Amino acid sequence: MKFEAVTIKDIAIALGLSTSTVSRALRDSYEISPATKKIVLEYAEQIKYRPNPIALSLKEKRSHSIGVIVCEIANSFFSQTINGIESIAYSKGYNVIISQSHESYDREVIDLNYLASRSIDGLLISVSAETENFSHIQSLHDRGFPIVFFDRAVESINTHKVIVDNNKGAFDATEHLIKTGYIRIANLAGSPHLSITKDRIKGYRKAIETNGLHYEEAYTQYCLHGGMVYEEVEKALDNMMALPNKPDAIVASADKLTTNCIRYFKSKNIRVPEDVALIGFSNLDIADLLSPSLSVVRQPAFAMGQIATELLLKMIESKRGVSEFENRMLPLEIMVRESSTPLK
Amino acid sequence: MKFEAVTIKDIAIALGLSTSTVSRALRDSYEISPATKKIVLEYAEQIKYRPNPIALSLKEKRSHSIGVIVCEIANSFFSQTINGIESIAYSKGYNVIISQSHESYDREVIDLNYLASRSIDGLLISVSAETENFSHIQSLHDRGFPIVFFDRAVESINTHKVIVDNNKGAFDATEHLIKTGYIRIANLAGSPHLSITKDRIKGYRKAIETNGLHYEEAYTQYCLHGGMVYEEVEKALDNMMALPNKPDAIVASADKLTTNCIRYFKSKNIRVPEDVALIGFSNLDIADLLSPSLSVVRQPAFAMGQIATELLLKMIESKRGVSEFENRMLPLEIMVRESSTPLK
DNA sequence: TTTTTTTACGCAATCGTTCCCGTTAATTAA
DNA sequence: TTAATTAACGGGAACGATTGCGTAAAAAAA
Repeated sequence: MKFEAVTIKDIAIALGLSTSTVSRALRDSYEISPATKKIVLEYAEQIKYRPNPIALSLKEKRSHSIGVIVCEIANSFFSQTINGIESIAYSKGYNVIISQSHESYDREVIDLNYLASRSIDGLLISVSAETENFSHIQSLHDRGFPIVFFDRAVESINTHKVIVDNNKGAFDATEHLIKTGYIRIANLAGSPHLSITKDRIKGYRKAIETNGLHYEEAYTQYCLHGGMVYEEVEKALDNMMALPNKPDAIVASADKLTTNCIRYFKSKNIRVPEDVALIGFSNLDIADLLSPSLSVVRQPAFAMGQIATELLLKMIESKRGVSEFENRMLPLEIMVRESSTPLK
Repeated sequence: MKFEAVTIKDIAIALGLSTSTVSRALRDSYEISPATKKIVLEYAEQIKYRPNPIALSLKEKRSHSIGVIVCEIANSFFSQTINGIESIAYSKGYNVIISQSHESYDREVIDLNYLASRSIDGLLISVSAETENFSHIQSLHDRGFPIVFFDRAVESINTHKVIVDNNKGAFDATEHLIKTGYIRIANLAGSPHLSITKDRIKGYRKAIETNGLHYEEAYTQYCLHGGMVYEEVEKALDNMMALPNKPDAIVASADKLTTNCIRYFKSKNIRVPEDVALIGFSNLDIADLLSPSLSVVRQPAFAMGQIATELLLKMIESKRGVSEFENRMLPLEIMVRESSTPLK
C-alpha cells in the first residue's frame, strides 16, 4: 500500500500560492512577507507537512546517511561501536545503515556494492577476517568516496583510520601474565590477514622476549574466522595443548576467541586459572560474571565509533577533497580478574 | 566533498542517444534494437554505471528501506532479531535502518519521527519499557503507514504482531522450578507497562496456583527500565530477600534482568542454586559458560525477525490497504542447566 | 507502387524541492 | 510628475530515472 505524504504543492494549491512562494516561506526567506509566511507556516503545521528527504537528496546529491560494515552486530565490541557511531551521526542529522559481513569476504563485497549503490554519503568499515583482496574498497576510495576504517584497517589504503594500540595491549596482557608468574604463554590469534592480528602478535612476542622468555612459534595458533566457528578454536587449542611443553597461560586475541576458549576449557575440564590462565581481548559486559571472572583487554569501543564518525562527517562535509589523513590510535585498558590470577 | 556518480545522461551524450533509449536499453526493452542494447550495456559496464536509487525512490514514491526501532542492539535477543530482519530484507532488496530507544520514551518518539521523515516504507518496532503513551505510533498507523510489532507489541494498535508465548514460557519455567523442588518462587519482572511483562506474570502465577503453591504479591518485583540500570534490579532483589520467607528460586523475565540478577548474587555472595535457584529469559550465547551454567527461557529471535519482516514487506507491497492482521505467537524453548538444578 | 505495419528511437512530463530569473505593483528618489 | 528602486511573488528549469506518446524510416502487405 502507499503512504501518501503532504507536499509543498498541496499547500500551494490550498492557499492559492506558487510552490516557490511556499518553499521560501517555509525556509523563512526575506523575499516573503510576514503575513504570507504566517499563513503558510500555520497551514503546514496543521496538515503536518514534512519535507520529502528523497527529493532533497536528489537535488543536493547527498543522502544524509552513512553506511557501516561490521562483521557482526551480535558482538559486544561492535554493538558498542555502533552506539558510538549513532550518537554522533544522529546528532548531526545523518542516519546509519548497518550491514554485516559475518566475517565473509563475499558478503563484504556484496554489502559494499549494495551500500554504494544506495547512495550513502560515506562509509565506516571494519574489514572481515576473511578479506585478503581489498580492491573493492580501493576502487571506491579511488573514485573519491569518503571512507574511514575503524578497528580493522587496511594498511595499503590511505584514508582516516581509528584503531587501538593493539601492540601495546597484547604486550601489556602478556607481560601481566609473565609478572604474575606464568612462563609458557600461548597466543590464540585471529585471522593472519588482519593488521590487528599482526600487531597483537608483535606485542605478544615483544613481551615474551623483553622479559627473557623463549619465543616459540607453535605457541601462536591462528583462527581464520576470528573465532566465529568453534571448530577452528578447538583445533587451535588442541594443537597447543598437545605440545610437549603445553602452555600455562593464554592470551586470546578477540572477543569470540576468548569466549570459545572458555567453552573449550569447560568441555575439556581444564581449570582456569589452575591449569591454564587466561586473558582475552573482550568487550563483553558480563566478563565479571563468569567464574572465574575473566581478565580482559578492553577496547574503547564507544569512543572509537564516535571518533570514526566525526572524521567521516568532516570528510563528507569538506568542500574539497581531503588529502591529509589522520591515524588515531586509542589506548586499551587491561582489567585483571580471577582468570589470570593464581589462587593462593 | 562530492562523489559524482555516472548518470544515464552521461551515457546518452557519450553515445549520441537519448536518455529514454539508454534507459530502455538498460532495462532490456523490446523497443530497442539488439545492436544498440549491446553498445549501451557495454559502455555502462565500462564506466560502471549504477542507477541512482534516490531518483528511483522519488519516482516510485518508495525508498526500499525499512526502519527498525529496538531498545538496544547490544542485547543478544535484539541483535539476533536484527540478523533475522536483515536476512529477509536484504534478500528482497530492502535496506534496514536501525534506531535504538535505549528504553527511553523520549528517544523512541524522536527515533520514530526521524525515521518517518526519512521516508522509510515501513516500520518494525519493539516498544521501549518506558512507553505508556502510544499516540506517536497510533497516529502513524492511522495515516496508513505499515507497522509491524515484534516481541513487545501494543495491544491497542491493530496491526501485524509477532510475539512469543510469554505466558507459556513463564509457566513452563516456573513449573520446572516447582517440579525440581523449589517452593518459594519469586518473579523478577520487567516494566509493568509492557504486555510481555503482564503475560509472563500470568504464566508465572498460573504455574504457582495450579501446582498448589501459595501466590504472594511481594514475590513479584518490577523493574521499570527492564533491568537496564543495575540499581533497580538491586532494589527489587533487596526487597525480595528481605521478606520473612525469602524466595528459594527466581524467574527473571528479561535478558538484562537475568544478568543483573547474577551480578547481584555474586556481589552478595549468594550461591546459585544452593541458596537461590535461577532461570531467566535470555538469549545470551554464553549462558552455558557461566558458573553455574544458566538455565534459560530462550526466544526464537532470528525467526521472529524473519517473520516480522516478511509480514511487513507483504504489507508494503500489497496494492490495497491490509485490514486482516496476523497475530503470530512463537513457542519458547526452555533449556535447563545448573542454575536451576539442585546439587546432589 | 501505394498503403499499412513494424521497428527503433526521441520528446516531454513526472516525482518534490530549490533557486535563478523574471514581473508586477508599490514605494522612494529625482 | 517621472524615473529608479524595492518588495513580494510566480514561472520554469534542474536533480536522475521512467514511460506514455509521437514519428521517421524501413519492412511488409496490398
